[in-house]
Order: sequence, then structure tokens, then C-alpha cells
Amino acid sequence: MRIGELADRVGTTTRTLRYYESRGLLPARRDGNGHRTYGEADVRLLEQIRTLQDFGFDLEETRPFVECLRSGHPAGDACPASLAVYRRKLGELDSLIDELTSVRAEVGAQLARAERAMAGLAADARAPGGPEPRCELGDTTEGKGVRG
Amino acid sequence: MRIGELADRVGTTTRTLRYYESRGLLPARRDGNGHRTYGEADVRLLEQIRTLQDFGFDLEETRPFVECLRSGHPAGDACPASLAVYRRKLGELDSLIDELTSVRAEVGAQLARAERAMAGLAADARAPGGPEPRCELGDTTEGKGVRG
DNA sequence: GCTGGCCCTGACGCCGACGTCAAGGCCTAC
DNA sequence: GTAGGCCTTGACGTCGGCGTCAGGGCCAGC
Repeated sequence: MRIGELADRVGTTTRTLRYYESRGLLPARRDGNGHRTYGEADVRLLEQIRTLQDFGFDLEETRPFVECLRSGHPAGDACPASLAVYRRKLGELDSLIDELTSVRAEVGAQLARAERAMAGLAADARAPGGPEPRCELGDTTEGKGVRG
Repeated sequence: MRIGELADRVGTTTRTLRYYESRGLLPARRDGNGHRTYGEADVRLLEQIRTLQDFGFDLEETRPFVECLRSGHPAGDACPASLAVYRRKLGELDSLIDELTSVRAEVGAQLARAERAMAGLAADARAPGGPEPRCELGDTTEGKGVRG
């Protein structure tokens, strides 16, 4: 199998496969013309790489899985080094999710506060004297705690 | 106030301020020597930018907030365009958190499965005949559903 | 007068995972 | 023979948010 066919089979591009090879991740044999040649095992290596990429693993993190497969194991995660990557990734995911969740809460709170403020201004515009206070950009010493 | 002092006051670098200016986000007046000059209002603009950056907003997304402040509003999120960015960001955060959560679950399941498999192999190695089945990389048609 | 400190512009470097273009080789079909 | 299709290597482009360097100016203090 040549590079174009392999790329088609796993739904990627020849450029990607050459890039993987340049990173030492997916070496290829060559035929008489210097063309890269791949076998069925390479399809599985590539599928392993793409699966992990879909999970957000970067290329270097897929290396233990690929080497595990190439060393004859039936699965890329049948080696301790792969499990270590799994565990590290789980930790990263957990802390990232935690962080994003707290950011989400903060942004949500800011939005709610700003919406209340806008509603208040709109009410002011309907009820009392003028439409808007026209705040100057002076040294009004405003703080971030305009919550209530 | 010149660029170095402003950078110190908000805890960033002069390079960053020049970059913001190049993006049209934080223009500066110039003194007789061509040096950038800033006022207190710029401190607040910058703090707004940095706060949003900490939330993961990219620079373009901070622009409505900055323009809102510069147009005289007391807060960067006192304008509809800013609220729209808040809402869009909340949506992005929600879907990102969802995605990461599902990835986390999948990776966790893969780790658990792989750990069970390794434990099984270890038990095999202790109990029966050989230490490892020495799987060839043949067409064994393995699927992804090796869960149970 | 000279050193040190701040400022200026312009431009290249970085990271990751490729996309894209250039220039050419080999093989097949017509 | 020539057009088309696949392959090769090499190298530059992309995106964001700056870091870092080169080369030069202005001003204060000793």
C-alpha cells in the first residue's frame, strides 16, 4: 500500500503521514522507486494515533501507544508507559475541567450582574430625569464590587 | 505615564502594550520625543483586557469591552456588544466542558479496561503455561468493544 | 564626555500540526 | 509522445500572543 491509499483509508492526508514519519512516529519502507510502502499494521498504528488525537492527545503523547503496538502487543495501551500517559491525561483533563467550570461560573456571574445593571439603567431611563448618567472617564475610584 | 510604568502597574510588559496598540486595542498619545503617554483611564482599559484574557477570551473578544469603557461607560460590560460576547463565551465554555467531560469519561474507561487487561495478563503469567501469548500483528479483526 | 536607563521601530522566533506550493521523477493510457 | 496521476523532497505559510534581538535616539547624572 502506498501513501495515498493509506491516507484515504484512515481519512487523513499524505502530508500528515509524511509529517508523522518526520517525527519518527510512523516510519515507512520504500519500494524500488523510493515510494513509501505500508502494510496493514500501519493502518492500525495510524488509527491508534488518530483516536488519541481526537481525545486531544498531542503527537508526542501518542508515541508510547505506537511503540507498544509495534513491539507486538495487541493493543496500544497494553504497556505501562501508555497507562502512565492515560493517567497523566486524566489529571490534566480534571484540572482543566475544574478551571473551565470555575471560569464559566465567574463569567456567568458577570453576565448576570451586567444584565441587572443594564435593566436598572433602563428603568432609570424610563422613570426619573435623564436617559443615562453620561459618566466621564474621570478619577471616580470605581471598584469591581458594584454587585448590589 | 510612559509605557514602562503602565506595564509595571498592570503586571505586563511593554511589548504586550505595543502589541495591543498595533491591534488597535490600546492607542496611545505621544509626547515631544515620540514616547507613548498613558493616563489613568488606560490603566482601567488594560485591567479589563487582562481580566478577560485570564478568562480565556482572546484579544478580539475583549474589543467590545474596551470600546464600551472608552465610550464613557463605567464598566466594560455595560454595553450590549459585551453582553453578547459573554453569552457566546458561556456557550463555548459549556460545549467545551461537555466535550472534555465526555473525553474524560472515555479515557477513564480506556484506562480501566487496559488496567484490567494487564492484571489479567499478569495472572496468566503466574498461573498457566507461558508468560505472554505473544500476539502476532496479524488480521485478528480486533474491535474497539473489548469492554467486558 | 560618557555611562546607564528608558524609549523607539522593525523584524525574526516560537509552538503544533499540519496546508500549500514548487520543481521534478516514474509509470500508464491513449 | 504526451497528458494525467501518483509519488518524491524542500521550504515557506498559518494562527495568537507575544519574546527577543538589532540598531538607534534622548535625557539625566557623574
